[in-house]
Amino acid sequence: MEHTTTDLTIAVRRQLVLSNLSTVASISEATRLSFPTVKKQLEQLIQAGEVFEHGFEDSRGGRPAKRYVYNEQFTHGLTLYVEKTVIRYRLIDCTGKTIDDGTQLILDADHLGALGAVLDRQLDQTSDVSAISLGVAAAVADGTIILAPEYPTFAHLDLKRWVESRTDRPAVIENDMNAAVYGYGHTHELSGDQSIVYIYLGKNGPGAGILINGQLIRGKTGFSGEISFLPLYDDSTFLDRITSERSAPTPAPLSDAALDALGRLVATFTATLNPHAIIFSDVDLVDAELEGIRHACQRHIPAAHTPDLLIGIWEEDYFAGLARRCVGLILESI
Amino acid sequence: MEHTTTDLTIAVRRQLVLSNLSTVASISEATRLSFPTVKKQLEQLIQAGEVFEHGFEDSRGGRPAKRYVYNEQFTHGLTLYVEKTVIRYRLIDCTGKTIDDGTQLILDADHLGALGAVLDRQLDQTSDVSAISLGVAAAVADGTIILAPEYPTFAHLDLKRWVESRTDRPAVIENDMNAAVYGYGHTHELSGDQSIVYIYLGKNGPGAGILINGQLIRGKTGFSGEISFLPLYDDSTFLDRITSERSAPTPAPLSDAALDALGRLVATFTATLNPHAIIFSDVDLVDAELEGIRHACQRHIPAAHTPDLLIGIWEEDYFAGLARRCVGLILESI
DNA sequence: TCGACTTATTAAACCAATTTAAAAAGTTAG
DNA sequence: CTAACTTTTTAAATTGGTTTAATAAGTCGA
Repeated sequence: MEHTTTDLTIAVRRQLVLSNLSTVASISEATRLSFPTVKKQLEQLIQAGEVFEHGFEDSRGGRPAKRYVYNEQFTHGLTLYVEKTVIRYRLIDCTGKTIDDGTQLILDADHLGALGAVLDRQLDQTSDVSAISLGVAAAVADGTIILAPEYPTFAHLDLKRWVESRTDRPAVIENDMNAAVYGYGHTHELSGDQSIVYIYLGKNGPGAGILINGQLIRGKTGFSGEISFLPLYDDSTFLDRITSERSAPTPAPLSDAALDALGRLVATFTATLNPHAIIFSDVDLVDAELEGIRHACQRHIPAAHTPDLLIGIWEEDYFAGLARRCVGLILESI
Repeated sequence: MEHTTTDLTIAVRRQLVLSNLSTVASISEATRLSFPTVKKQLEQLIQAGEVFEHGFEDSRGGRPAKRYVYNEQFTHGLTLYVEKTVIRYRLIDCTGKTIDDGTQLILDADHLGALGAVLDRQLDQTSDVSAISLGVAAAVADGTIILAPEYPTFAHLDLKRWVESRTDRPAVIENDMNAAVYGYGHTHELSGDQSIVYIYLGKNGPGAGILINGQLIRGKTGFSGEISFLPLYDDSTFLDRITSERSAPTPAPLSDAALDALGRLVATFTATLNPHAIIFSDVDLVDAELEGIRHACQRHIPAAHTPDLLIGIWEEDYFAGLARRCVGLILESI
């Protein structure tokens, strides 16, 4: 029996990996495929070594269901993100779990050289990497760097193709804010049509990632989430009010000016998108400061409409987003 | 042969009505169904009187394709919207074309009474109305009126159920801004993942409708698009700057203050959603004024990212959105 | 006007997933 | 400990769509 990768196989595989369902019945329900069909796909996957039988589910009054688990070691992925002076990377199994991590310093602002070095080294150490996801603090469109004040060597480069030809593996390039909000949204299992905004104040100007119905909002020119340009005051922008604040070493308690600016920022999103939650990063704020922001927001907007204000773990969310994208690539390319 | 309404029938019907495709080949391509399958469904629809054969397409070098058209008279729909002192309605055929229209004055702010009167009268005149769509300038969640400063008699009413039990037909209730942006988006054939914002300044406070990937953004509490609350200045909101303007009879040329406020509004959407286009209504602005707004926006945002600024015909867009929703209901209920 | 070419339609064979029914493997009440 | 009941799994039959191939109906150039 030939292993022909079909839509059905992919659908079943996605349920095993992404939703970690483990019984035929649950996968059958989730995919709206019939029991025999799912079973047949699983048999093929077991033949190929992609899936293992793994004991039984607890019985609920009748014959207990067999439990199937995806072989995490079947293949691997590499996720990385590039900052101003360092590249951080994590090797993941094909379900997204971290297996190994590390960093690589960037010398003389040669981001491209450093990236190439990490890729070569990691792929040499681990042979069965079948996809790569890369995060950058830059505007990206279709794998090409549109605007990169941080990395001169990346300017106007088709980074996706560069990585793919250097590594001979499929790659995805993602903006940092988009990766973070995508990661947060998917690790926190947003139900259906929720929308969230992830705000990172950062060292080099703030940005926001927007997730609606599980989909990233990229905008007409990749400019979405460039909140530093928001005209929130007569003569100054959001960036103006925040930077005068953030010159002091973080974490310093927020000044009234910064609190007011953040309140207006939340109000702005509420009066436009009315999102379910707005996530701030642990790098910028601590939990106790959220109450002040909420209060500042309510000077402009009735309390009933205020979104939930939450703290996200920046690095984890960033990597979670990259991992999810990477696993998606892996599942497509098997 | 029994006429069993299946997913296939629905898919084919949608292409005929919503995308007005007319040949088997084009429908087959759009639905990704095979030629024989589409053909079979069409035969059943012809049997049922829902579809007619209608001559041939112009040949493109070979045998010309038969043209199939949906029977517009197969059933009808009723669309209406309620304003402060008047209800406007349009009777439509099942492809959305207007067949008849009219208005009903509202006496003593008895919006509910007037609505009931129109419904009774119209359904009495036209027997084969199989769905109703209703637009209101109020916050709606799931057919229930959440907040209705305009219509005291609607407050907290499950208007969808009220209409359905009064008329014995399926109904959909939609917010005015949402209907307008939905109508604009679908009459102007937005390609794929475009996003647009429709802005209406109105007599009773401005509002915006947001359409992303063809989907309406409703928000956590139905508060999305309540742009009057935007904090665009040190001590005043968008509403403040606009109303001082709009006390004069419209259309008066825009003052510098209003221009500045509108420029900031566009900048705000650009720095968050970065939409492809922002639509203003013909009730509020004329085409020549858009240039001033664009200019005002570029005081805050680089020109490359500015969305297209366009004028929409408010009443037509509003009705187009209602018609589209109504046709959707009709197609579901056949 | 004929013949080569294009494109659309029809008919028949085929196949893949669903449905149905029977068997297997548990649990629980008496 | 057995009988009655649940729930999962397997096997067989059916269905409903696709694929393939043959046919029909046009265009265009010589």
